[in-house]
Amino acid sequence: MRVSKAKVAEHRSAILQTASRLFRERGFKDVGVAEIMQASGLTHGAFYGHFRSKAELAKAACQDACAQSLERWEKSDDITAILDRYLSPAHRDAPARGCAISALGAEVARQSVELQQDYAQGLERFIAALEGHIKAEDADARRRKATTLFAAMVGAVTMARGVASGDPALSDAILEDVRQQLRACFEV
Amino acid sequence: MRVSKAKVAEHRSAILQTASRLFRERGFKDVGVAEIMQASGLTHGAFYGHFRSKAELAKAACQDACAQSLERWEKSDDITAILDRYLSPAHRDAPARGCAISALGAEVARQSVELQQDYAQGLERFIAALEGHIKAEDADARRRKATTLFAAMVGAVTMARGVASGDPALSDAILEDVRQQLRACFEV
DNA sequence: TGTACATCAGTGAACGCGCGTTCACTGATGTAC
DNA sequence: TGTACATCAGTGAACGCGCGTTCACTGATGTAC
Repeated sequence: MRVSKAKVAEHRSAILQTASRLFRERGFKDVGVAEIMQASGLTHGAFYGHFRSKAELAKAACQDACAQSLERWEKSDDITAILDRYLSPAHRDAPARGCAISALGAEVARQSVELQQDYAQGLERFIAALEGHIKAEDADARRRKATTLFAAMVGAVTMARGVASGDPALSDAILEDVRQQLRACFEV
Repeated sequence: MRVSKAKVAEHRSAILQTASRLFRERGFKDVGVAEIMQASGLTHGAFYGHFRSKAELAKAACQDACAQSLERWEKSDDITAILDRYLSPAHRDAPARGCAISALGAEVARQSVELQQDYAQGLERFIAALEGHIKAEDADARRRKATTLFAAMVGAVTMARGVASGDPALSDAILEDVRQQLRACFEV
């Protein structure tokens, strides 16, 4: 049955947020349209009233996930806090609410060019956010340091998640080692 | 029809190598049993004569992929060469023959504990291989540096692959920035 | 403000398709004599 | 060394299942009078 315009907007937003969460948690391929709709409190037939295809939702959800994880970075003016939070067991264990770059990384490479462009824009903003906190001579050096810092953070979380169930001690050690080393290397 | 024992071993090896290649290229979920068998020159019904399930193949292929990418590292005694090769556009564009850690990273987190344990073992050997090349005071510091170095390499390749089609210039810049910075940071 | 009706968001069954897995069958291999 | 037959790797059709997507239908919303 028809619902009010306010409800329609609410529903679209619910689908987007559910997708943004589930895709980060389990990847695009592992989460179906039916599951997203059920978790959003709707039947799966209603999906195509909001999005043209699952691929279009993936693109929108990727943007949303990037924006959401960026928000906390851009609000914080303490790079040490960012680093500690990013390289924490809590972040490792909660990809659904965590950084979109590390959660979606590998799978994005096999998605549409349009989605990759959104992902690239998000990535640039993450690096830019770090750049602001880095004290270095010229702009090139700042950029290089920020990119490397972020690469190490993304790599560490990816690896820590990959071995979280198989070798929890190694998983913790990776996060802690990289956290300490990055603090030392980048004097933050 | 029945085939010779030599052929059976050949077939099993072909399936394993094909899977090791395809899984790194497109992930576990995106590659089907039928496709692997066809690429191995067999019909898909024969698969279950060699492996009990797709999950068992995934585990074996993960081991194989780790071993294969490790081989080149352990042979090389020049860490600069390892770094340059890892952070090259060629490695980014050929995940099928590249490092298993970065290629399978995100998806491994959702696989069986057994597979994660194999992955963790591979990961340890990658870090150990780097450790040998790092000059530092105590063993803890060497370990910390090696882990961080590898995390940055894995993160850089993951991000570079994620934006390869969406923003090729950014993709190249990530690899080059991280390559230069790691050389500087870790004095290699 | 109240009524009559066109609009359209949501429902739920159905579609074709590809997946992992199973199985009756085939025929070359390898063994027993 | 040669023959007869049991073994078993590979074939290809079939299984149930879940996927993304479509669609006829329902009934509340929002509009025209």
